[in-house]
Amino acid sequence: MENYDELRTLRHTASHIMAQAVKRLFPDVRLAIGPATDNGFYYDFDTERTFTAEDLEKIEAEMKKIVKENLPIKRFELPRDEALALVREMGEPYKEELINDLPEGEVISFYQQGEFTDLCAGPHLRYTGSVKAYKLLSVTGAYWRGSEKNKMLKRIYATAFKTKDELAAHLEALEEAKKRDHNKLGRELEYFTTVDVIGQGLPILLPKGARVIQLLQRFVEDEEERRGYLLTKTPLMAKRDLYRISGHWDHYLDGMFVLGDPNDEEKECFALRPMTCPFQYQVFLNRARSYRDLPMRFGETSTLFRNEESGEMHGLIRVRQFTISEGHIVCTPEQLEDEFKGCVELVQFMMKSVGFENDITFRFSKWDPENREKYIGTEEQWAEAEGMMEKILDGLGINYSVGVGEAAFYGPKLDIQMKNVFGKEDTLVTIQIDQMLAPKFGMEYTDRDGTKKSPYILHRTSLGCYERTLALLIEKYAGALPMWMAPEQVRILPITDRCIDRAYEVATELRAAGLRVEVDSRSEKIGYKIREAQMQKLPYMLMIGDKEIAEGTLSVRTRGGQDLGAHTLEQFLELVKTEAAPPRSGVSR
RNA sequence: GCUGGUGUAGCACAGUCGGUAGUGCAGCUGAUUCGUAAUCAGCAGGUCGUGUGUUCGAGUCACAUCACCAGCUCCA
Repeated sequence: MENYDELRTLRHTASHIMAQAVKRLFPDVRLAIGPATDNGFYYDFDTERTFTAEDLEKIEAEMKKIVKENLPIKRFELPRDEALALVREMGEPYKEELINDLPEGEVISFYQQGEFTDLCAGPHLRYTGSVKAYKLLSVTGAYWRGSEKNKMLKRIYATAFKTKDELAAHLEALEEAKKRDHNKLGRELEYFTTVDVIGQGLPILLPKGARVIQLLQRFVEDEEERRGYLLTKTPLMAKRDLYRISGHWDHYLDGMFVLGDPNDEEKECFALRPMTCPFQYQVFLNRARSYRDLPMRFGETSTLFRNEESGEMHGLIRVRQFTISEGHIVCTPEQLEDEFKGCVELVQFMMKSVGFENDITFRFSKWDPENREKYIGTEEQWAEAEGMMEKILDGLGINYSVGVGEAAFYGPKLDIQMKNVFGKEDTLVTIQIDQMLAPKFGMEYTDRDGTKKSPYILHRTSLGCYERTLALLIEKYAGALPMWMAPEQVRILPITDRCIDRAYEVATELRAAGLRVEVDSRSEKIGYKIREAQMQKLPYMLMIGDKEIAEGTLSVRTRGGQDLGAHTLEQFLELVKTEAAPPRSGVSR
């Protein structure tokens, strides 16, 4: 941890050096903030100027000078009024705002290096000469204080390390990460593509991508079936009336694709569904329910539509139409804890099955009491739902962070987060407790004592949205997906054209055994065919030449380049039997 | 939506000062029948993202628009 703090101090100091360089070169910029981040640092500037690549070079050169000057970095504190006077004199309105927002009694400190002074809590290194390895990376926009209502500032991202070697290694790792980027690799390997005429956030799943998603879907649906889930298939759109009941019309209208004029009450108006909840509730509402029916676990491979803002879309990670392993569990208050645990257990099994178990983190997403218009329900209801979730999470011994203001509008969430190859985090899976929507829809059950009661609802996914999961799988495995979900598991490579007939025979037999097999029948050299198969990250290559035909064998090679030698067809099937089959938890209920 | 960047053949790229579009790989055809990362020869492939404008003339300049990328904001 000490190392971590040292690195942050170094980077924070580097950010001051960068700000000083910017001030020297462009005196009219005003300073906002410049913190260290997990991988580097940035500084936000207010200026009309657009920083160009050449500007970045100039700034870096100026930073070099400041480092060479080896200026001592001095800390001093000022009382509030003097601090305000100082930043006003410096002409730094953002700093003024920061000081005004500091709580009463807080120490107001500044750091000075040469002619440059910055409001800052510190800590910092003692001399600018200590910052030896840094690199400016990019210029982007960022709202002042992270609010889109505020002015957009210019942010320069950079990074710094203790040594030049570490910096070089980091930059190298960034380049490597780019090679795994699903948005590049997924297109190269033909998992998906996009097309201008279809539109933003609407990727085309090519045959390989479609196959992987189908395999994942089957895997999830089969596992859920064994765990007592009831399959539903509900419409992709509904009249606005449905969303009025659920609250989506009031809280989520901007996120929906509306068919018709939402303001014309005389004419019918539909919307594509952004969530499955209100549809699946209708299954529960199909007839009167008793406590004997509960819990009811509904599952659906559900396609959803969300009208994301134009800048939000990203490859397969953020799209406007996606398909999710959606489900709702309707249960009694007494069953809630067990059902919640069952959801967590299912998710943990799913994560382990696809190999994500060490890559995920848990986030307990709570509401923000300061932002009431975003949520429905009363303070008491939120306290109750969040209290229950907290108790369950602590009971399970789950390590989680807390996200204030990250809840759904109807209830708190347990979000399972995963970072992409560039370290950007997204929610993969979510489990939510909801006590608000059942009464809105008139959902109730008759209890033992004959009274009508309002059930609890768990909203949950197993594997999350398939597009996003596919993206993270491609990145995690650099395109070399595990055998059981590989769109093409085996490629047969005939060594000469004489062997093509046999190759097709073998392919037919392997397909009959359930494997996904293709034959490379081109008249190319074997090395060439192997190279192609390896670039496509296929799990297995089977070579068939005159020798193999004579012996009745296949020469097996793995995608790692390992030569496993001659196998009979039966031996090969035995070899891959386990890894070719989707995992099963063995849980049933 | 906002800030910035990018858009030339399926992919990676070149295209000078505005003068009418090229290379490599992939593809196709033919030859080769090959044993573990690239056989040889030939052919074809482009409204230069789209539109409008400036110009005798636009891949190149201007404006608009669409898509993609990075980041912000927002979310699975």
